Amino acid sequence: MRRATVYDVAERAGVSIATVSCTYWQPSRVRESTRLKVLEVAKRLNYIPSASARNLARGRVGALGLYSFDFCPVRSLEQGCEDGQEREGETDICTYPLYADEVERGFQQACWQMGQAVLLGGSTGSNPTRSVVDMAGRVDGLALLSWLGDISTLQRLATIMPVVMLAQNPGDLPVLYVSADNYAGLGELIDHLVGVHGAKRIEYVGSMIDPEMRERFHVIQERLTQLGRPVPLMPVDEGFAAKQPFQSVKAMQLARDLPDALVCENDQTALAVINFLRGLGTRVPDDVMVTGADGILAGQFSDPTLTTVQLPMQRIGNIAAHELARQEGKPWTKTKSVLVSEKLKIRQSCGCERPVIHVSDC
Amino acid sequence: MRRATVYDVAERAGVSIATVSCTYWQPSRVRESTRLKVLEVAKRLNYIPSASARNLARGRVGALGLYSFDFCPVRSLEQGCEDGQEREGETDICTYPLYADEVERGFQQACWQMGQAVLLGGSTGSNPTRSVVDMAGRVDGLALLSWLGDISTLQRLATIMPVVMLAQNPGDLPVLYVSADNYAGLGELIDHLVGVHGAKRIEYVGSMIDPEMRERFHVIQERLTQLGRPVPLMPVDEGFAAKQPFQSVKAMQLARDLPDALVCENDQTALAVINFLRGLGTRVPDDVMVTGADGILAGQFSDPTLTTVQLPMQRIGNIAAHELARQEGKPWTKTKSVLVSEKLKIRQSCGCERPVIHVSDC
DNA sequence: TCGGTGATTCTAAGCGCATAGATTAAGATG
DNA sequence: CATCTTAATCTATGCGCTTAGAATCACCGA
Repeated sequence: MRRATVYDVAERAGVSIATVSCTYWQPSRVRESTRLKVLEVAKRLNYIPSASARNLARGRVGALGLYSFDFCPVRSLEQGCEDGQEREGETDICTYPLYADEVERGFQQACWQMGQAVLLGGSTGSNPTRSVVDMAGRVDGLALLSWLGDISTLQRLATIMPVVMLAQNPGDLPVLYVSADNYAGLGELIDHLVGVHGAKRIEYVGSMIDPEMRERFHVIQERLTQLGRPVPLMPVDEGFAAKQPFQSVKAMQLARDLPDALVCENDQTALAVINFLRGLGTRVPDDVMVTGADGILAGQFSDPTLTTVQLPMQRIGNIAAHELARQEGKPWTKTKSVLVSEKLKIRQSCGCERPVIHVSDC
Repeated sequence: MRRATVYDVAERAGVSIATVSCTYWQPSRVRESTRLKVLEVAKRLNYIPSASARNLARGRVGALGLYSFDFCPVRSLEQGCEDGQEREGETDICTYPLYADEVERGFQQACWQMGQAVLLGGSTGSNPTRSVVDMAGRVDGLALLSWLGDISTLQRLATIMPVVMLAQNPGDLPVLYVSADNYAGLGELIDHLVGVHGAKRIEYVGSMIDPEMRERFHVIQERLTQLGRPVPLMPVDEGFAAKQPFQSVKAMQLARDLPDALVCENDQTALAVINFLRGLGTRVPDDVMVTGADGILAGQFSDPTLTTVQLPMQRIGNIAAHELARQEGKPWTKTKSVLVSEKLKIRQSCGCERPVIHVSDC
């Protein structure tokens, strides 16, 4: 049994398809009695308008897309459950929720509020270009969370529809850049470590591949320069994703030459470093301070709790959606940016007191 | 400047639109040289195929939808941030992530894996029927997490496309019901309370409005009957969402007549009860055992940690997506169901020992 | 050179809907 | 009753793409 279309409804209601269409989109143009008649028939025939047809005719889709790196397989593999099967032990708060999930939340919320549909996409591992292009065909605007594909694809997309890059510097692509103001947040963090805890030597742990991470490092260098403290020339180690992580940290630990503080590229790395050091018999913050960046949930519940710079990820997602909707399908013609401010979260891993947490305060 | 279409590409490449289309979908039918030519022109013109047009022509959309109740406004309001603005204090683990987020995760993962687009929707507050119908027009199949609208709408949808209801009993609608096996999980929980902790009197806290919650209560009654223990005839109180929650619990506490255990409809209620009792000077599990159901993340980090029955929500979302995809747009003709097994999580709130948790074990 | 045979390409017909503009109906006015 | 005005409805076209089947091409052996 075929799905009912406007034609079916029109025929049964004794009107033309134009009238049926108007019944939905310009009700004021059709007489009350016919309107009711049409609606009655539509309901009786289980008529559901085809969005594809509508969008095609209108030239607008009414949906926004969020493309984010596919963390799921990583998470799943780590936990030995390829097919989304349940984990054996407890949920690992270190891999979920992450900042990407917060962004998604804000994006989704904004879209719903504006009556836009939300399309979620991500690299299926094989071909990011293919999947992002497919997605682009389905939406009026696209937000990208961690684009690891080539720039030329973005260039193409940004030419024909509004694209926003989240927490990832777009260079000079004609897109909207929504991110956190690394300068203020990390600056505050360094001030805290130096001013309150008297840190003399501060080292950085993190990769220099990601431009965003690179920027973080540079901000730290800059601030330390301003404060007249020793400035690290390079990160001492890569992040938690390295094959053999933290070998330099280990060497320093063995040589009893740890710095006063290890500032990490993000929270996951910070938590991994803390754990790594614990394995070597070094305690945080007693022997060395460790800080992160992002503000993932795990940092509130780790031991020690994690001093970090919190990125307003939900807000970032929210802004992205609103700005995309405002463009109504029209691409930006030059680079624009919106920076939101970060917030310093002072917790235990820098040596400050444990804040009181009421988990049961629902 | 208009967006490029097949016509533009065809013209510039000196072929017909059919050849352009075949280049993408039946590459074997077009000669290598023309294929390359077409692709080159397409790239040069920034050609992105319109999904609307493709879907219309094909009669299939290539997207699956997940409709879930919109928790966001609730969460936001609770935290005083209407527009997704950042919270002042720490993230409240009791409102995020919840089971809905886990479902979403599993659903999304499965869709990406299958190359299906994911459409996320939810009640925008005003009109659930309108929003779910709009969504239905955009997808080949629909999963519903907490449908609070009317049944007749579902009836309509289920007639023309595959619909799955998640953790919500569909009655006799021709849909797929994917949920957890309350019998086994809650049964185990009761066995534990009675067998290990020697509980004599057990009361239930939760609403009877939601059929799923009602079922939970009945399962408990049944098990207690089997064990020959006193069977509660009614819940003593509604859940955490009530206006004046836990008044009966309060009365029992004042009368020094608390039961041995309070089994709650879900984790959020359990955590709220624990907190409520703490305010009255009653300690859990010393004075009374309290248990939950769902297995939200907060239960792992509360004090005491929460004994609960964990629903494999990610798995449920995953299954839903796979089953929907298998239908290829064809609705189910009668009620079907897939039940996955729950897992008892024994933690502190029933009096058992604290399990060791390694938050930093990333 | 000619018929035959795949390989390649094209023609043509929709898919279901929105909407501009034409047409008709229904009142209103003189 | 003729004319004008407004309300209601319809006709006709196109949105960008897929695909069945027709047409054409390239190349074979006889």
